[in-house]
Amino acid sequence: MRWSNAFIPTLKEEPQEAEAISHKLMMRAGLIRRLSAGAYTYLPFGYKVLEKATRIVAEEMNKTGAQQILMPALQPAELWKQTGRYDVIGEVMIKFNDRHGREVALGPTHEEVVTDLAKNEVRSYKDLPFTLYQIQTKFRDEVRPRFGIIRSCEFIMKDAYSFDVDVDGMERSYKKMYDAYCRIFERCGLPYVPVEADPGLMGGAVSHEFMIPCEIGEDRIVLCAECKYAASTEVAETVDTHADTANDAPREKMKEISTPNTSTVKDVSAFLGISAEKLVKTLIYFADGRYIAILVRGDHEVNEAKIKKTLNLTNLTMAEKDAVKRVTGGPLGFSGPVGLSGLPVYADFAVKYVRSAVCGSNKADYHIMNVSPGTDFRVDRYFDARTITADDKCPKCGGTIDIKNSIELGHTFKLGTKYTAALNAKFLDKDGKEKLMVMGCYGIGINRILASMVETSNDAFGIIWPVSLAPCEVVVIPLNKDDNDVRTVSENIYNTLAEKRIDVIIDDREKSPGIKFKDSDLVGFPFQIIIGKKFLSQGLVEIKIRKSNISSQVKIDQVIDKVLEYVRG
RNA sequence: CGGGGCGUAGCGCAGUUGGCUUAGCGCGCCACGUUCGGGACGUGGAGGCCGUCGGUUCAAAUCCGACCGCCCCGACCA
Repeated sequence: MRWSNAFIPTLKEEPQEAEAISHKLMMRAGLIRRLSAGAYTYLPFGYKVLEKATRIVAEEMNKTGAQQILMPALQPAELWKQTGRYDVIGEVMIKFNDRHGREVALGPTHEEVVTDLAKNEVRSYKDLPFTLYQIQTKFRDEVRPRFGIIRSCEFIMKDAYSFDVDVDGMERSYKKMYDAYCRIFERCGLPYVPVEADPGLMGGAVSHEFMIPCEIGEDRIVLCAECKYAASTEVAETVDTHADTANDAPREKMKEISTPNTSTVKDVSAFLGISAEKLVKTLIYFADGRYIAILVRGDHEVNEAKIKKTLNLTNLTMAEKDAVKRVTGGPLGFSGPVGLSGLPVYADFAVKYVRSAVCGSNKADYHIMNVSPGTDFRVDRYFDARTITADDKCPKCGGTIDIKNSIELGHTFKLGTKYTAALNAKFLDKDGKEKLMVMGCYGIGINRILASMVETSNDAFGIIWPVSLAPCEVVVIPLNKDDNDVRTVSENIYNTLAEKRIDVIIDDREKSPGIKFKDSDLVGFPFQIIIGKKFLSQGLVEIKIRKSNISSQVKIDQVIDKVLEYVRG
């Protein structure tokens, strides 16, 4: 590849539209351009990296025995109604009517379509197990597209689906995929962490997310330094610690106090001059058709995923302002458990141990002091209802934990029979009985592989690609094209490398050396070969490893071996 | 959808307070020449419906209104 004929629009300055490091660098290095919010064009080098990532993913999928297919992005909305996800997924799915008035959707994911396929084709246990995968553009009308291609409305996903005769088989298929995921991210050179996660609307009991810890990550994960426990904060359990706090402190009488215009924990604790953990906050939720109250300590965050799981709920949303007024008698922001009746009151474990706390009074501008659970208000059930914090201990070993932002690169789910039941996808088993196929599903956001790589592997000069993903493995930089020797040596090196199937680019542009150096560092080729008069007169060329930024001179006849050693070794 | 910021040449920005010019600067781009180991230099050029629409005014990039677009925080989310 010759730089002079290539379309690599690098930018000297940071684009105004980008904030995240990966977004800035991918723009500057000429990998992507924005069309509109959440929709990006992959320029030649962006696309090349995408292809390399895609190839790694496909190779590892094939190794597991999974077979590649391609399903339509265009799907009948009807299928989604059959599984009940039509309403759950809501606005995220792009829907419209075709010319015949039929309701169609652009696939945000493909469980419905693939299960429908399996249902139609699988008759016998002899047809099972199998795993299908595809690499395809998915469409999701995101509430807020963000950070360039980290969260875009259109993205390339590898999605795989396993079909087995029973749960044991599904576990085996799941394990194969899990291992393949580890190999994929290792080959990409990404610092990934598999964590236990919440399956969300995909369904199933257990899932694992493959995370890349980094500042801009939109998800939070818990890591235990001592026992290797790793989980999403969505699911990480908090331990029901026995009260080591002063629960025998002298109790004062419950009393109402005026707290004007203080509807948040922050306001109340500031106003009363007490810490947030001495507060109990009461949230009213609308849960599968009825209202419930959830209590957590003021310094804790409610974890809706856990509540849904524990109470076995499908829908859980915060109650509307009017509903809060109706249910508690007081305005939003002043709800409290004292005297609350007519709805179940659930509380997080930590609430059990608070004494002489402050809570809402169900009256505008008043709170109640010195309340304690059991004596001053009723709790129907205690369970783990909050999100873990850095102050918590590891739920497995009691060790110290760390909470990190992370990008979700992949997610594997044990779906079970959620979709096969909904679509009645059965097979005839050995024993002559009809049974539901047992599924797993496995996704990787391919473009997030690029974004995560750039986000975690860069320096002040630009991107640092690993050989496995680099847009070109080697760049040959002739510093002075008009010099005959420089030109000849450069062309020879370039041609030899190309013959040896090294992915090489020669920067044959009529540009000054400074520009060439800057561009090569910015785009991030792992290996640079610099040919200039200075060393050529001594029979030397310079090589530079981008990762370490270490340069050295080598004899011309050794440079090919050095490249092969680095790239292939 | 709530809060904040932004929109002037391909890119990055100034100018808007207080209505005054032919609308500026740097980079990039084109031509010629000199250069050639870390974003070179000289000379000469090209490039704008100041996001859109409407209003106020003798006069609007600048004031007023509406809308559109983008980014960030939040809500939400596989």
